[in-house]
Amino acid sequence: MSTAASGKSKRNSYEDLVDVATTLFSERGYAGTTVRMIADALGVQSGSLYSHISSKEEVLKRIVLSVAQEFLDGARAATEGEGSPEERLRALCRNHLSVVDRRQAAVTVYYDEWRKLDEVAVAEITAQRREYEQHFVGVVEEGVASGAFVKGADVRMAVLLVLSACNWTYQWYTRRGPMTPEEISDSFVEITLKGLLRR
Amino acid sequence: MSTAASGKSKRNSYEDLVDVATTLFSERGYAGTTVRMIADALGVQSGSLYSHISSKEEVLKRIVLSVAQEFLDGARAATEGEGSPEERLRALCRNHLSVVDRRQAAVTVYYDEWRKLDEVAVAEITAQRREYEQHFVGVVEEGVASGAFVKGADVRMAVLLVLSACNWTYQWYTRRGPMTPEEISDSFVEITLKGLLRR
DNA sequence: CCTACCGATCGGTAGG
DNA sequence: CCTACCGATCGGTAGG
Repeated sequence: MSTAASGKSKRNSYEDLVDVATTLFSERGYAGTTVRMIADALGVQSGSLYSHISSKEEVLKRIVLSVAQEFLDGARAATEGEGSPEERLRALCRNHLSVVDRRQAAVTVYYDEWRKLDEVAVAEITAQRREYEQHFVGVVEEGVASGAFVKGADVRMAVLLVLSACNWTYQWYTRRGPMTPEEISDSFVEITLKGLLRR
Repeated sequence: MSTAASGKSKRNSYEDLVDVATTLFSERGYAGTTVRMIADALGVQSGSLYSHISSKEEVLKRIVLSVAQEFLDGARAATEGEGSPEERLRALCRNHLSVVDRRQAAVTVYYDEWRKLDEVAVAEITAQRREYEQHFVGVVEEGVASGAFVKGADVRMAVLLVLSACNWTYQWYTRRGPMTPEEISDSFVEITLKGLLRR
């Protein structure tokens, strides 16, 4: 968003800096991106960045934590309302694809680089990922308990199947594709459920 | 495999070097691993590596191409025999999990770093990935054509679901887990098929 | 495989 | 935000 991603730009805010870093990190990796590349893309000298940031790693942390928070906030919203297990599972997957769609570059950085943060941040992200997965597990267990899903279904594996498909979308999803984020997530849920729904 | 991964070791072959680099690349990323780290792990000076290799990138290329080849060889073997579409799909997924199991660190390097190779290598890997996916698509299309799988099934999405789950396993699979590679892949196929099989 | 070293570049700082 | 620069480290080489 915001201003240019190459050549020179005018007003440079912290947000512009994070946007540019997000694009570069997603394309070249965190370790493969230098602070000079970020400065070049903003049209400033590399030393000038340090009036906005204290370190390169701080920028990575900001990107990763914001994505993790966005995934989690959406998952909480998807499961807190009423609705059948089937509807909630659909909402969870729709949220996931929505985040991937809206924040594609940041999501790539999140998946590829979160393990490279310091151990405090890694512990925080790990806890958030666990809660995120638990929203899926809870919904499927509910469906099994209510009798809507087949008894004896391997809940963990069913969740792993649909959640893996969601997690993997950042590798191939593009807005120029033939399907909308909703169509993709609904399709994943439908195929998974036809194996889980009692018949 | 081979010799030590830390401290000093004795005989150092090209294989040892690649093994050590594979472990380090998988843990710290390619750009985050220095040739001195590789040399330290082998117990030699960094300059000494260059009697075995011509560049750091050559080592990455070797790792990535060998994994891509192993995935593809297994997929060809899984689809060339007789067997129903269901059996072949199971064989494809079993092969995938088998490679992840046997070559875990190398597989991690493959997924995380293949895009960082030069464009010739990226083109080669892209073609191999396309063929790999086509083995899955072919098997599912066969199942739909023969009437074993539901008509009107979205073949692309069903393949994407099960293949994404396979692709994602490198992120969480460990030998210390409760399930074998066969159990995991069979479970993925079963859940996917119960949504595809005519009933 | 070692010693010794190279030019380039890294993230980051000082002082305007 | 710039100029000027820092110590450290990078991948790689020469010549044993």
